[in-house]
Amino acid sequence: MKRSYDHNAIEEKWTAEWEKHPVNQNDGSKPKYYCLDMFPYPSGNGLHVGHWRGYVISDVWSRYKMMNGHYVIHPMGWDAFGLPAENYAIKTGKQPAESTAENIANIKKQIKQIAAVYDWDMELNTTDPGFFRWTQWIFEKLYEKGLAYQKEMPINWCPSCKTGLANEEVVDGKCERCGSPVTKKDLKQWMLKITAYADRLLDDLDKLDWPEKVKKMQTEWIGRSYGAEVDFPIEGREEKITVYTTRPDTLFGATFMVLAPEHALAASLATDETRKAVEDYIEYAANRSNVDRLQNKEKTGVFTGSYAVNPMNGKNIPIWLSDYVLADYGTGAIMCVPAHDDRDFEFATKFDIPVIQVIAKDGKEIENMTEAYTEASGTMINSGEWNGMESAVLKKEAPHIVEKMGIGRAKKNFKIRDWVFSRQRYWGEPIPVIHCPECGDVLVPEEELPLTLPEVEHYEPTGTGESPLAAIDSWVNCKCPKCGKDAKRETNTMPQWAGSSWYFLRYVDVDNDKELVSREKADKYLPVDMYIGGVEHAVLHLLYSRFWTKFLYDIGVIGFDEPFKKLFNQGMITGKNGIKMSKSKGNVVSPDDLVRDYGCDSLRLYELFVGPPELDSEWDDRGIDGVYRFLSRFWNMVQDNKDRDVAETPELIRTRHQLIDTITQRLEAFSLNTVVSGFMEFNNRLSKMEGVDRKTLETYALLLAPFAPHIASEVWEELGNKTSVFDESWPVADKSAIKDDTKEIGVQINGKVRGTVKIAVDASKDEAMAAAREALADKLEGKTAVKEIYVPGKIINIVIK
RNA sequence: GCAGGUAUGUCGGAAUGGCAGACGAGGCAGACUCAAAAUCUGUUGUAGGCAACUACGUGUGGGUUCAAGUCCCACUACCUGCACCA
Repeated sequence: MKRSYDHNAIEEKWTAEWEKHPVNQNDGSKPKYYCLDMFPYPSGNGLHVGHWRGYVISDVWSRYKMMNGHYVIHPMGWDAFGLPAENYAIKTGKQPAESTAENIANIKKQIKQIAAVYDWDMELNTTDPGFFRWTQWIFEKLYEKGLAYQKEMPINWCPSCKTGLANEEVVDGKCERCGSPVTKKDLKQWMLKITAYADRLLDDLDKLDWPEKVKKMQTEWIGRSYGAEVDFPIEGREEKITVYTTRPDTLFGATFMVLAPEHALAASLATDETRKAVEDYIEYAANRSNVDRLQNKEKTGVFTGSYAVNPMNGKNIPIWLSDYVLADYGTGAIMCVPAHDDRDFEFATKFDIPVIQVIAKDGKEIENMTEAYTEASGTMINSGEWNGMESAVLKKEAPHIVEKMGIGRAKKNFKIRDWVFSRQRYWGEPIPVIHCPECGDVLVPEEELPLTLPEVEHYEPTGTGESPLAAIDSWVNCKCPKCGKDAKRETNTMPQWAGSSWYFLRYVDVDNDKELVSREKADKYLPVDMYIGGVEHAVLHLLYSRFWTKFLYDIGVIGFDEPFKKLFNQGMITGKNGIKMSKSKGNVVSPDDLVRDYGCDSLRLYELFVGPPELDSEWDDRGIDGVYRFLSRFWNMVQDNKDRDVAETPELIRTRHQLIDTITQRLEAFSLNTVVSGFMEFNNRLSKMEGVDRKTLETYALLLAPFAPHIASEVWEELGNKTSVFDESWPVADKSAIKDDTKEIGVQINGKVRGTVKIAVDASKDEAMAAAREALADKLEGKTAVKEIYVPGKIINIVIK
């Protein structure tokens, strides 16, 4: 009996079936494959079609791995702490715990529409005390190892979010979340010593199968450089000023020195004549905003009135202050070589400071220098005993030379700073520390974890730099676990990145109340083989997770030190003209109506068909008609052939193996958009044939299963199979059966196609040329061929004069 | 400024150096229908021609090659990231 394609009925049927009999079972014998999505934060806005894309990609890949004999770990959870969740609660006038739970329920319902093979027994939620107990535990371990510490310092402060931010959360001087200009605020902060892992975080990138773009971004963020620290005596004083330089080869060219206005010695270097100007400048710099500093790079500065001594040649050089020198990089002071550094050159020109060239350019000294010569190539000049050396060689040796001379030492520096880890907000993991007037900082005893948030009426941010928790006396006041005397709790909470820095470890042992993950399960099921998500986490989440994974490896919790072997960044789905989908732009496309009207299978296919998965794609609703029509035609083809018992022909066998080969190759190459067009192509080809045999239809259904699981399952069943498609193995193409016997190939004259011939693919050159000459007889009339090229199965080219 | 990415019909996009535009959307024409929708068939890069056909055509300008969207050199535009890190 023929049936028409009723996507709703089919999808309801299989949803119920999979609810009862999940297809992804761990029978203990199969090798594991861990395919992970970046877990969402449960926003109140729900999912749009852009969110679907990554989940569809990871599900296709998971199902493909299942059919290749793997037990696939494919979990889903909720990153529910943090600013967005709290802001949403404030906006709707609810408790964060309440609104978060509602949002999770809502998003879970929407995610289920995707029909991905998530293992819901592994579901986790970062705000669940059973989960964040271990987030707090990791913090305590970090503290015990000296990797969590407190520091009073000016930190990045978002006046709109009313909280401190990590460096990674500041983009162009603005808050990564809300876009407000970030200011500085002096606060005592918890810091995590990510800098202690800088070398490993950088070096281990080589081990990872990640997009080069992301590796590069992390490399630049960590920003390692090699150079030297050199000590410059101060004329007439005991102290020395240490500078960091990557170009110690240019030491003889240092004609002045610049200190950051925040440098400890800055004010004290002023003389009576310069004191007023120096103090004014220090104040000016302190009040200058980040944004202004980033946008307006015109050099400003003031001469302190003091001089340093260049330790190489004993010459006095003036000491200046300028905010182009950063206080928290290197030593906060630099030696300036205007001849060989653009910024120093600009400064020297503006303030009329001498320029001494120490590297010959093209073998000579430049007359009337108009820009710095920044290459480390050329012979040293004006450099005393270093004259005649090659600067490239000297650049490497100079750190050791200054070390021997006792005026400096080799030094490596990083751009990455320690991670500002406290937030002055309510909705986060409380930092499990108690401040005791007697004992100092004491960790909340491990057996008392989790330390949960108090239930409160008001949790809005205070804006004063104090967490709202500070106002809750009943929570703040406690007894010191060490001495039992009155003490106070730490009131800052952890940033939203805390839970996501390790959640992927927890999925495989989600109910463990003894350990964050058992070592046995970690060894068996971790790490993540494939991680799929947006590129927006290139330095934030992905750097923090690598840091925590390395730490947990170091303390023996897990046996690997990189969390994600392979990373795939899917492109963003945008609205018309590449505009990001957002509620305020009014261009959000919800999947709900599309699922109802076209079905889950159609939407899944269209998410892939819309463009190459790694590139951004503009959403166009009309396109989904195309994939729906395709599925209907496939369905009809099955209906037309299923009861006919069509015999296999050589052509059908060949087509079937070509189909397997095409789909598998494109899938392996992650070219998912062309997988879908491949299915369409073969559907068109098969429908033009006299009939399609059962084996070919079955093969088609198996190949389609990871992409459109419902219709594939239904067809598989209709063809008389009792098993699940996902218990079948992925078809293997017989390469020898793929080849066509004859093929139509193009015939060119002088590289331009002038006709075609149909010849055997293994035809000899003579046969091929004979056929070509015959086909193009009229055009070759009276011409002499000077060269004949024949590439079997591809092309014939006849070159004539 | 530095680094990376992208550029192909009306649109989304295909093309291991080998017939550019697969596949789809949209358009046009036709079939079915009282009619419309749906469906099916044909057609659809540009210019010229009744036609067979011819010329041109993958951001721009050069080059390598029998043959270039693809390789090399030099540019342009847009996007992303970083940006006074000494």
